[in-house]
Amino acid sequence: MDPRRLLIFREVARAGSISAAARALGWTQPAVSQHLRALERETGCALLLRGAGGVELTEPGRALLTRADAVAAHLHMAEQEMAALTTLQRGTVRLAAFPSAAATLVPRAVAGLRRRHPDLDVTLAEAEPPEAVALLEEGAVDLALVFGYDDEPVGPAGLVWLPLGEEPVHLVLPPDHRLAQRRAVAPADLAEEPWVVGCPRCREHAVLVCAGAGFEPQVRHVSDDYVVVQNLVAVGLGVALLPRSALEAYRHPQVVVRESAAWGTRTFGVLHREGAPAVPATAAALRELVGLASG
Amino acid sequence: MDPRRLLIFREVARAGSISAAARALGWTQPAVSQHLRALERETGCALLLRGAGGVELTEPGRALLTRADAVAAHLHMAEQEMAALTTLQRGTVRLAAFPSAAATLVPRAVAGLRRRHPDLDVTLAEAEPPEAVALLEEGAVDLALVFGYDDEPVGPAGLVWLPLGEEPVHLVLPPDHRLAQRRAVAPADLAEEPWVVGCPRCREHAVLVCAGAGFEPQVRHVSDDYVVVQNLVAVGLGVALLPRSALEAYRHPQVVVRESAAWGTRTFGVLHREGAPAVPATAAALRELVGLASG
DNA sequence: ATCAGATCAAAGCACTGCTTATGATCAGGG
DNA sequence: CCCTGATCATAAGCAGTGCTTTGATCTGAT
Repeated sequence: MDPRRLLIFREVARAGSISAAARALGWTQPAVSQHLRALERETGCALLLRGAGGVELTEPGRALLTRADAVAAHLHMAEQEMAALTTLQRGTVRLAAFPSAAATLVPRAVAGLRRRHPDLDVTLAEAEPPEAVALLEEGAVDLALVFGYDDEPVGPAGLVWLPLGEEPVHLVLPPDHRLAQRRAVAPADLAEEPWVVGCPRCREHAVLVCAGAGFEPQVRHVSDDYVVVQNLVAVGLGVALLPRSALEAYRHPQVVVRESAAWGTRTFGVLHREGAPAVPATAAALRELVGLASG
Repeated sequence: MDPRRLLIFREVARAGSISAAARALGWTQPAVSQHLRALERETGCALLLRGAGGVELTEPGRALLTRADAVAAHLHMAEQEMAALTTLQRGTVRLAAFPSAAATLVPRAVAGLRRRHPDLDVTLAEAEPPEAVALLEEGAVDLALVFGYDDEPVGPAGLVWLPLGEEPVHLVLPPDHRLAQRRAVAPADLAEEPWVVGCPRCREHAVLVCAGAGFEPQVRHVSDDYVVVQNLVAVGLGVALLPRSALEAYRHPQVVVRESAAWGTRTFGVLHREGAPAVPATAAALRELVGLASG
């Protein structure tokens, strides 16, 4: 049964005559008449009795009108919902972000988003880049904030990479460390030090930096929690490399931070599935993140 | 929002890919693709993310799918109901009938109808022809069993008259009446008798018959209930004319009935609104009545 | 009696909408 | 590593749906 004909029939029932319904629909009378004829042919019974002065529903017609009303109601609700979603009066954005972004960039972005669009919901999953990509691929999140050290972390096919910025990596030393007094510290100075490293990609970066200075770091402790890392360093258990955002999110009062281009930089940005920004809520979140990173 | 597109979208969501939906619908892939594009243009947001290996719903898509399912469900129920109504597994026929038909023809017709179509409902309103026509015109009944004495009781425009038969009118005399012994009784013999008459049209008929014999009847009692009429006659309060069906429905054990062409005949049949037999249940009832009257 | 309203019917044309053809991208297998 | 087969989109063309136009009938009201 053609649902459009059902709605035309509903309009006829509402208007009380075929002509009136045609006027309401902006059509001519025969157009509506033909649709009704087709509907009656489909259903196999008369839906309305035609007479001068209008039209009157039969029993099947009354039964069908009930259904037509239900269909029209759901259609109307669908339109309302779609309108709410496109005007950002409703919707959910699901984010995944690596820990230091989850502590710095994301809260600011969420705050801005809620200010502009109070009815949007945001959910956040903290995840290191590989897991974030996995969440993205399985459709568990809409946007994934990820980072990469040297090459950009472009994921598998179907994912779009949008760089947001670059941040320096800093050296973190214990407060009473022998190098803490030195004005400049080079990678080669740390060949004999015990190391505290983070997630696999961060560890890989540390190894690469050390390899550039001709040695392999002695990894003593592993933690992807930058608070844990700084506490380990603070009590003298090793040295560490941490990106600026991690130190921005939490700065242990006693550790010594040394800045140098030698420690490299880290690129961070958003990953999303192709076409995802066509969802208004996702696009709004994306705009918010881009605005924060650039502005 | 075009409801057909909604259903196409639903099929795509169900099938998991545009191509699969196109196969299910018996169309080509671009046809479905174009509909989806149009739907997304209408709603203003992406409903699904296209990827190799199929398609995945976005948040608006999931919301819309819920509505699409509801629309499809109501559409399906509508089809089921229409099928039930056309196959007479459901439906109601509302009858109006004059008293003696309500006591004879209609019960037989209803019995036959219920035997053939046990799920049909029948309602009956007893009404003399003028009220029956009124019920028909105001849409309170589907079929009206009416009678007429001389001219056929064709009602106002828009009503169709279907004659079912003709029945003789008989003279009803008290058991101890002076004429009860006579072999032949003519209208002129009753010039001095008191009369018991029925409904306005029946009374009019009696008056016409008497006028043909040159006198005006002395109407003493009026009742459109043929049981009452016969009881009045039985105790000698007057003579009466009753149609055969009234005497068939109830025959007072003591009254004397005399048959003669002089008492005239009565035509009875069904009136219905134009197009009413296009409703299956109405048509079935009509067939039943015609079958009973002719067979 | 005429007019205004309703209806149906037939014929014509325009536009929607499906098909065909093509190209791009991605996953899996030899 | 390339090839095959799957997905998608886009563009162009044609056909058929479906709307309009026109004309006629009928009812009810002025």
